[in-house]
Amino acid sequence: MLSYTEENYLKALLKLSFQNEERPEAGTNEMAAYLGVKPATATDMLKKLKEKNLVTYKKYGKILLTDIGRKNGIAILRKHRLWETFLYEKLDFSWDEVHEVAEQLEHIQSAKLVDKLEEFLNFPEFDPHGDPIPKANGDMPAIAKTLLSELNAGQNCKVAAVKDTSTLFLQYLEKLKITIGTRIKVLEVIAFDGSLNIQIENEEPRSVSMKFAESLFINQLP
Amino acid sequence: MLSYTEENYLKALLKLSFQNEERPEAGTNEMAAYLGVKPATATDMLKKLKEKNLVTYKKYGKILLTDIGRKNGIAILRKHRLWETFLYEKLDFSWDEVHEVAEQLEHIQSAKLVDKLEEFLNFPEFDPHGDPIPKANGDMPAIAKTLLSELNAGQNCKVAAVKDTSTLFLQYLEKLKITIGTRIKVLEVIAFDGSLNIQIENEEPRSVSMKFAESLFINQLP
DNA sequence: TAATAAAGTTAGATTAGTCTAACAAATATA
DNA sequence: TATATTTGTTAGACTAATCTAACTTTATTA
Ligand SMILES: [Mn+2]
Ligand SMILES: [Mn+2]
Ligand SMILES: [Mn+2]
Ligand SMILES: [Mn+2]
Repeated sequence: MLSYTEENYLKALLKLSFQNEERPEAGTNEMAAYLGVKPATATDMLKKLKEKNLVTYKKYGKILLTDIGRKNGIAILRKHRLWETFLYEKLDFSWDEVHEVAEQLEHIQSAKLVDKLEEFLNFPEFDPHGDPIPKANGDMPAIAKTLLSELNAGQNCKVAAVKDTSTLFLQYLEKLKITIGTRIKVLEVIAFDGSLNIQIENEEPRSVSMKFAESLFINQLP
Repeated sequence: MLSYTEENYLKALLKLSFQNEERPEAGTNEMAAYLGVKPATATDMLKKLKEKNLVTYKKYGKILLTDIGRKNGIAILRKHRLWETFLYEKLDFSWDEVHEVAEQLEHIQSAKLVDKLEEFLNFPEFDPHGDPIPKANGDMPAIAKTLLSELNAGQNCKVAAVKDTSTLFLQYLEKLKITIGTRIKVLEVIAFDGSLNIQIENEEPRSVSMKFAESLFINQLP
């Protein structure tokens, strides 16, 4: 049985491993920063996780999830994203409110609960932020990797997921009437500062910053 | 902010106070037994709860919730029973499975979540065991207090709530096709051992023990 | 009422998770 | 390569929640 805290460390390591998939290891400081604890604390926990065979790591070396560690991390992520979907779909939470509560709900221990919840939600593939929801067996749809900022003038796309999940960004998206699935056409790329002129669905054209365009994952349309 | 553990103590004290309403105080050992900890542990926690103005108590004296303590205890109980209802109504849990998971869910911190959940469930008055669900303001429907064992031959009633919520009893009730709201007619009271002959809805008459009859709260019918 | 039993408290220890401050190793840089 | 910087570890302390064992107070009963 894993503690609440151990679960958070495993999920953090998993998320960090997604951040650059070619080198899925993490460092102690990186991990500590991600979790909002001091490096000394992370080192201690690492020893415990290693003892339990959830990570491989040696002193001053990089941290890597074992298969068991990864499996557990994915289970937490699955719960997190299913709960976010529940809050969003069934309880009318907005997409900037779901994360905080799901951080708590993801630790509820009950295999039956997770699977029944998934069924109740009709086996959703993606959470409200467009992130893929792992299946009970650990399978997970591929993650969209193309950013809006990578498109050229004239190209069309659909919003796949948000890279930045901060409240500020999510609320800005709402204001712009952008949500997962929204169609966007790139009208012009401004070389000077990387900003874009875009058309959101059939709205009036408007300009967005490079920072904005680098925070949205999209799927290209023909 | 209350810790997970403090919340459990407050809910325990509240439940104990329901157990005899004329004298709503509890003792240290009673409380420890209820929570499955040692008396020494309960004493320590009591000091902390007193420090936080959640209980009144002095050394070797009885424990009583303050208004704040009571308010907090009721909030936990509200969450517990709403979650039980959710699990039962929406996720097809059986009534002997809901309690364990609700014990965890009741500690999720989010005012919005509780209220939205209540709305989603259509403002239920009672949980799957027939226990009243406190409203957001702390109001609570009256608790049924009459036991099946208090009826005489010829009287009719409806099952209001279960007094015993053990898996063994709940599963036995299922087998007998008894649930909250089921109509029962007392056909005969056996003076020898307090057992009853009863008719459940329109089923064949059958006999139940005194222990059984003392575990069901009912509302009398004319 | 005096002895016994029950109820409740205290002291001291343990475990999980965290911190600060000092130190050590690895990496980058001049 | 020598030094400086970054990264990571250790030692020692703290808090919350728990325990056991010994002790004290209150209640029961002979
Ligand atoms: Mn989230
Ligand atoms: Mn999400
Ligand atoms: Mn319950
Ligand atoms: Mn209940």
